[in-house]
Amino acid sequence: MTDIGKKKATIYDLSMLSGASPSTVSAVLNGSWRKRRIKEATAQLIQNLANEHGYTANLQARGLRSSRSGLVGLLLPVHDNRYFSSMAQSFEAQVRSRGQCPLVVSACRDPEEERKVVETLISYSIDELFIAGATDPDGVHKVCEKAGLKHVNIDLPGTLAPSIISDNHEGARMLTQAIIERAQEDGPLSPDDLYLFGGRNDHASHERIRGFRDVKRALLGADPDVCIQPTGYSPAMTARAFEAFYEGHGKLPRAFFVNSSINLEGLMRFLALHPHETFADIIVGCYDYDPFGSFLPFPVFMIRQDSETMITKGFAILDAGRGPPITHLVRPSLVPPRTALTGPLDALKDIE
Amino acid sequence: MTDIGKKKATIYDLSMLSGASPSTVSAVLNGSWRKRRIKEATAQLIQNLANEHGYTANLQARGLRSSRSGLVGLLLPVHDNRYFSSMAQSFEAQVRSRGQCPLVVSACRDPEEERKVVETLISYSIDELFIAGATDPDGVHKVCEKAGLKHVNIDLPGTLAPSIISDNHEGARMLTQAIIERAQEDGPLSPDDLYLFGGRNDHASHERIRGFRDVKRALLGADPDVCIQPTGYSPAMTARAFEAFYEGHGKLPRAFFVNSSINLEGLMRFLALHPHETFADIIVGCYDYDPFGSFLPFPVFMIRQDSETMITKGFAILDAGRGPPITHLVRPSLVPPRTALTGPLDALKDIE
DNA sequence: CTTTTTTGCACAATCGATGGTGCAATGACT
DNA sequence: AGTCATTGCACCATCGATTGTGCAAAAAAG
Repeated sequence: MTDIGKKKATIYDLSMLSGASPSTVSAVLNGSWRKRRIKEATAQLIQNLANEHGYTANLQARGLRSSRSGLVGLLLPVHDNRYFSSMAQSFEAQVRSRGQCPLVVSACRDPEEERKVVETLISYSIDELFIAGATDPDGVHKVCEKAGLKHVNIDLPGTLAPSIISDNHEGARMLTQAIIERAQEDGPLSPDDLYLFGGRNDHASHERIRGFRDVKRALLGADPDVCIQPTGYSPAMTARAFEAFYEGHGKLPRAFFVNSSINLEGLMRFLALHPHETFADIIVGCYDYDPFGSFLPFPVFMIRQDSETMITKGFAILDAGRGPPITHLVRPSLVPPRTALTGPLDALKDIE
Repeated sequence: MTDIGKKKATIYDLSMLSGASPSTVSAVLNGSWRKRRIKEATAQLIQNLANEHGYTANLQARGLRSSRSGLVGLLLPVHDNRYFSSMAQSFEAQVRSRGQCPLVVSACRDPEEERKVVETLISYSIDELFIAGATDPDGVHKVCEKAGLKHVNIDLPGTLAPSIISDNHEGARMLTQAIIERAQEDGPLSPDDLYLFGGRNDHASHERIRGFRDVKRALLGADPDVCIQPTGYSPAMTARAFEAFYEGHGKLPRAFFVNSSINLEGLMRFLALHPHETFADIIVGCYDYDPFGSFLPFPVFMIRQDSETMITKGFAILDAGRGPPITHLVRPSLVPPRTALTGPLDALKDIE
């Protein structure tokens, strides 16, 4: 704190001040001084000087030299969504607790952007990368491979690297069963009373649709193709699909499965344009949990994906070294309507 | 793409391959080659080689040498919240469009963590820092100052650096007025029918409380102190405040102002434990917008803070160089109940 | 055919930290 | 006292890029 406003102190400055050589200073400050047989007194002296001058290592220089940066990346499709933002929150916490620095970036579900972003991260010599919800995991894999960067896929699997994903099939089954049972409380449900909206041509959507159809056939005896509306992941497209249905039928389906909370935003857009009565008695299942979504004025069953466990497993796999490109499933949980779960926010201290 | 699996190509590799010197290669690849009077043909040759070998600059080395890293940081309290995650989303987009690399980190509203995180960012030689919702902006300022790092405060103001914040007073006035008017539709409203929950001892909370009280006094004639319940920012504490009120009164206030969407989560926790009837006719104002929160089964007026504009202004201030520590206000907007706004997600291309 | 100017590039120092190697001083031991 | 092991540290090359400087060769001027 002595030299306010000056540039940051370096090991060379401390070397001058202490009379020791730069390498000695370096060793003291990075903890390797015992191995290097530095006298305890020397180490003390240097450490005191370092504190006094507020020394902090230049991590770019360290990274350049040691080709390890201490950075761990998380590539997200988007931030602006409870599932991914809570994943980011858990990720940060875990990375920090390992003494590394988290780096969260989004790539907007654009395969090219995904590759570009990863190239950039690689240029900063990040040590490890979590690829979450990538549109093209294998494309990203190749980029990582070339640079020798350890990585895992989260949420959407690739074929070339280990993946940790939600058990989408099982989750979809639970969710479908829950909404069917609930809808049946209001009277018998016919197959075309139950729709699925959202998702597109990715693994998660396929599995969810498969789970949905399995359960629907088992419980309702059939699943006409028209009941599956994979509208992609945009709220706008999803809203349009609801609108189209409404135009055709004068109401929404009695019950439906929404592929993600982003798609559920599409439902909000639809609702904004229509009076209460239009949806007074719908039953909704949403594959994703959102604390406010759970309290909408109709029953919303949700699936909470366990991103915390996915991150934990991801680290386990990375730590274990280059494993086979196996896909690990993490079981999600069914959240009944009107449920407020605790989340990463609760770990915060809130003084006062 | 020729050398798969090898280490990354460097300017030295390309120097060998092209027969030019490393400095020439460097100049060509960083665009300064015209200034350095490199022949067009040489430049072409080197650029072709670079493409062929998938060269990308080692940004740590570049950063070390030039002491500029191309990194721009955003320090958030938390990710897991629509306001901050959408801020992160806008931030990323703007940073990218300026050819820099966004770096979003959260510090959990912990002053010490805030400083530590910023120290780390500084060690990576980030070029600029946006400090959003910091508990101790001036503490962070000092750390930045010492390192000569350009920075602005967003959302919560400091006294030492330029700040860009929501016009909390005005926002709170709009919101308070809206809920009062709406509540009065159901019959006359007495001062102790209107409460405020959430927030703590920070600038934003003060301003919001001030705005609330101003309007409340003007329209209802009084504002008993008991109607202000600054419960901090945790959902759990907020839930407890609702619970306490409920125990005392057997109902919730007819109308209330909730300080943030995080506090609104506290309301959800309360609701989860009580039957529908308990809140059949409440009117809520929430200082923050959440698309699902807007469709809860009672009227929720919300304030949407314009984080996009805040970021834009932040860059303008940083670009203008070291300005005075002025606080700039950005006007938020009132969002009526049952409104689904578009957001950064809509900028995504959704193929199909 | 000189002299001057311009063109095109190579050289080398530098950013801050790391880690292998070598060497003097000290202590232990015969 | 002489040999050997140990201690404690300095020296120096290195990571990959940037940049000021210098100097040939080519072109222009005289």
